[in-house]
Amino acid sequence: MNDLFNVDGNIWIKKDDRAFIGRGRVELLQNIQIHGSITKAAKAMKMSYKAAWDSVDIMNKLASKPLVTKVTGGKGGGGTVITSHAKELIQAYEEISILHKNYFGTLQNSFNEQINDTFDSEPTFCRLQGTISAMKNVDDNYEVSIKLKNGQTLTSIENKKFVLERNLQVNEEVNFLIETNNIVLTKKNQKNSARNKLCGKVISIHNDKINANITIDSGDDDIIHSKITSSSCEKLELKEGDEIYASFKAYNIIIL
Amino acid sequence: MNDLFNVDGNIWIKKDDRAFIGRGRVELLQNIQIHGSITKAAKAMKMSYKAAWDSVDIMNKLASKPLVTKVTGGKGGGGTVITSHAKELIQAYEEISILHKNYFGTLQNSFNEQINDTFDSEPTFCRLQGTISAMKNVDDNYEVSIKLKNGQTLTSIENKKFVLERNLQVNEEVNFLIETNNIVLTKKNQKNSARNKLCGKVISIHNDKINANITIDSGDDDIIHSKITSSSCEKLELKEGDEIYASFKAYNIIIL
DNA sequence: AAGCGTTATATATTTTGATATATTACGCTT
DNA sequence: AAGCGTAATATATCAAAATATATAACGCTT
Repeated sequence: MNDLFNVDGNIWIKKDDRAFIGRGRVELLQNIQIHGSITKAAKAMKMSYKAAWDSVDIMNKLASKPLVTKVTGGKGGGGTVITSHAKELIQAYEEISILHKNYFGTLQNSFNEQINDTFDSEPTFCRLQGTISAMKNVDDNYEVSIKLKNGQTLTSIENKKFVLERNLQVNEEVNFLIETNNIVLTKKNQKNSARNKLCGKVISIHNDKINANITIDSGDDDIIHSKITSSSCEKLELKEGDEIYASFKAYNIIIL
Repeated sequence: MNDLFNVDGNIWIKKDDRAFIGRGRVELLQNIQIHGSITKAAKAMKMSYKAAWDSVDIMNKLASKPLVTKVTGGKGGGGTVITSHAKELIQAYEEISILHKNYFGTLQNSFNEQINDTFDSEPTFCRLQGTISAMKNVDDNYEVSIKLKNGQTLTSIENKKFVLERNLQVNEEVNFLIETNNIVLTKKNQKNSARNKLCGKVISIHNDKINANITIDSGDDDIIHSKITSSSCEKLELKEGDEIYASFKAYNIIIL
């Protein structure tokens, strides 16, 4: 029996380590844009005037460029208008908000797969293990070499901050993930810009008429999964037993 | 002048549309595992006993398998032990939590790039525009064809739920994103499992000794960026003006 | 000069959430 | 049978957050 879990979450932007904008404040700014005043915006979203005023005040004090221009008194008693900078912030927030929500699908699949081993979807991530054989610091990045049991070595580019916080060390055994839809397959050993290429044998093909999940054995229990479209599967004329090359970028290795 | 914004966020798991586990409850379960009782776990994390008991009660009532086994009275007055199912849930939560946090880096770069056009990093996403030329529903997915201004057509696999909520329509103009590190480059038109392949000319190479950002013009203002390692850049012997093929999977197109 | 709808600010009240306190039940130990 | 530390439950208290209320200042309109 399968439990279905859903992933939900929030996202917000900080500046100088303090909360700057989140969903609520973006909505407030949007309402100010529509209604032309803090009072009306607060009413429209059933927020108290004080809360709205305080929010605007915090944002304005935190931002290096003003987000609103306020007029007290005058025609109609005054009003508040958001600046073009505020519009840019709203747009950027909305975009990362979509990306964030979109990513929940990936996380949700991964979670459900782990809890229900009978879950009927194909794996979202390849789960691999290896030993760090070298680490080279260049500016803000580390080039980390990971040696698999099967002898092949992979390269991952990691953020310096992550390497230090995680305290990665040479000879450490690490678990890492690669998203199955970041793995590109080729039948021949072709030159491409992906930093890593593993050679293996196709051991299973699950083709459901639109997506195909290819499972590859690259030796010593190092199993690679790749999610490709059915049309790509046919284009490559993949068959079980085929020799295959799995390419993926150094940026797509996620060390746990 | 550059403002530096940070992205922060939360994530939690829902079941039957109700909050099931989040960071706090995971920590509570971990403390119960360590200390052997709700009382001690609550004290250890400075939580009131009632709050801890209520949390455990909610989780247990929501889960289909018990998360804890509780003993009242007996040796030492009883105690509480977490089940193996709870341990699985904790592990799965920790993993998606790492993935989630990891993704913030991408979102943060994208946000900062958009707000500060003088931001010194290379683009995280390619921003493209096209017109939906066809949509084909297969089971839970839609195969969406997007025609670019330059005449080339791309294919995106989208979730059915997304297509309906977003109300995507044929002939609609859409903006979409592709992560620059999901774009693989080849010098020749080689067969691979990536559903999409755009042909273009290399118009710039920014190589900073570990990462290289390749900008490609595929015609009519359709600009593609690809982030590759410097070593891959050298392996491919890329030069400005080269004809180049940019491959990416149908799963890596994010429609806004 | 009076009226208006707004920003701006302070204070009072309400609501909410969390914590603290108290009590009972439990079953083993001594 | 008394003692123990726990779970289980209810009630009381406290703290924080949000809202409501009140008041002044502002500058245009009439």
